[in-house]
Amino acid sequence: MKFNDNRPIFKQIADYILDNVVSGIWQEGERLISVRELASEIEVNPNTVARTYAMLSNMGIIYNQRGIGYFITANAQEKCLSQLKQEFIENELPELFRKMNLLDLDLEQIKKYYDDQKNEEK
Amino acid sequence: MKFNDNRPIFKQIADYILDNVVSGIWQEGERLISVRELASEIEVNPNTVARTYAMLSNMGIIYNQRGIGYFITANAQEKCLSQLKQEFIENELPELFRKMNLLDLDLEQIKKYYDDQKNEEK
Amino acid sequence: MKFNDNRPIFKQIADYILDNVVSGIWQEGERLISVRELASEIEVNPNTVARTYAMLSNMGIIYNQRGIGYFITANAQEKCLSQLKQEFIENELPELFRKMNLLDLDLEQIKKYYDDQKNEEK
Amino acid sequence: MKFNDNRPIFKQIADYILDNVVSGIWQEGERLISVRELASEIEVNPNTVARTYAMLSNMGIIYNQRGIGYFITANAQEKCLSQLKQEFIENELPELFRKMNLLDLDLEQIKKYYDDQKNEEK
DNA sequence: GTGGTCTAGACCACC
DNA sequence: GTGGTCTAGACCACA
Repeated sequence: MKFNDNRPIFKQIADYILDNVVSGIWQEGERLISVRELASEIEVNPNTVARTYAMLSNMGIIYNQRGIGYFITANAQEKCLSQLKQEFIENELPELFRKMNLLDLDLEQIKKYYDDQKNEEK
Repeated sequence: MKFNDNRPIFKQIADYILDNVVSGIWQEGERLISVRELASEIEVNPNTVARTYAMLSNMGIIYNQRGIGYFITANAQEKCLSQLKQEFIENELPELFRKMNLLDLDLEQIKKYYDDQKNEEK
Repeated sequence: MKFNDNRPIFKQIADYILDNVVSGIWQEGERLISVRELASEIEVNPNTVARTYAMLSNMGIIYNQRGIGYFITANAQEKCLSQLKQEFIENELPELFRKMNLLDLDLEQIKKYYDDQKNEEK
Repeated sequence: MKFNDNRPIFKQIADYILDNVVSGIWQEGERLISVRELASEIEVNPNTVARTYAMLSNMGIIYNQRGIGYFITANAQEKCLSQLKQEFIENELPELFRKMNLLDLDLEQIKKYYDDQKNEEK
């Protein structure tokens, strides 16, 4: 796991977890690896991981069983998806459209780039 | 001008200026209003405006004539446009597609939101 | 038995036992089921149950006969009741009143919620 | 400010702030003293205060103006009140009733204690 | 000056 | 073993 960009590490960790939940790789009821383990694995301070877990717990994506660890909540996938979707639509799309407008790009061109990328993936 | 979102204020000011340059509203050679004037107008710390001007100056969009003020450089519009476009395509589009994929959104849906927003603006 | 809330599990178990003692369901001299049995029954670590028993033992509510098991002490009911009552009046009531005051609630409203709950239980 | 009980310090600080907001002593728009100031005043690590502020910000009771400080949000009082009330009714009242039932106390007796306390305050 | 993030290391309650 | 809290001290971006 690399921390390239300038976003906070604890959020990047959260995104990694959310990705796995949304894509269904991690199922509800599964136990996350412990704070300390993950911390040493990705070479980060345990406090940072703890912060990530606390945040996700707050969001209702994971929950804590005392003395045992964190687990993925029931319906985490849907909760996650709808939450991220809403956030995407409210925050990122307007910015995207503003920029497209400014740069005189339209959806046709975007689509072209999109298809190009899809083909590359194949 | 409101500074609601969590982006740095100086960047929001820069975006406002860039918008005007890219869209051709402000032409090359035009003088920008002074740091202090703009600062008091939008109720912001002058340091913040100064930072914006410094950044744009660094980008080659505006230049400073000591004791007189800031002016829009020659070819500012094209410079600006090509710079922003390249950055947009290289950095933002891949991230956009990744997220669309994750959230199971396609361009049709994006287009719908786009049109909705356009209608709201009318 | 569910351990949803954030109170320590061993205290929740203790509450369950205290309830039975105070209400007279469990009489003095009766034997409690063994640590291991209870643990496997409520799906909890045996250490946790052991801790509960140790605490109750400390409180003088139950006592241990080595090799045989835990038993409810003589006068457990009264001891328990007076102890809990005193603690309740001294520690919890003032806090309750402070909070009612702050939240602008009076006993009438409390009573309403109380009755509502009673009805739900029926 | 004293930190008597065993609840986390950052929550006790939050309660202190919430009390002031709910009771209307602190009005919307008012600026909270800075993290560092409050920390040194109550002799606590700045991180702890920061955590409190972050939590309240998350709850929508206060908000942050970049580089300036934290301010009380509009409608903080109502938001606060309804939030605390709901929490009180859902979490604390059932526990209260359970205990009253167990200890064979009724609202009449509670009322007596309540009135006693009220008289003492006079 | 403001808050935000991160590290290192400690201590605690709980299971 | 688990996570939760706190301290001390550092560095950063921002106004």
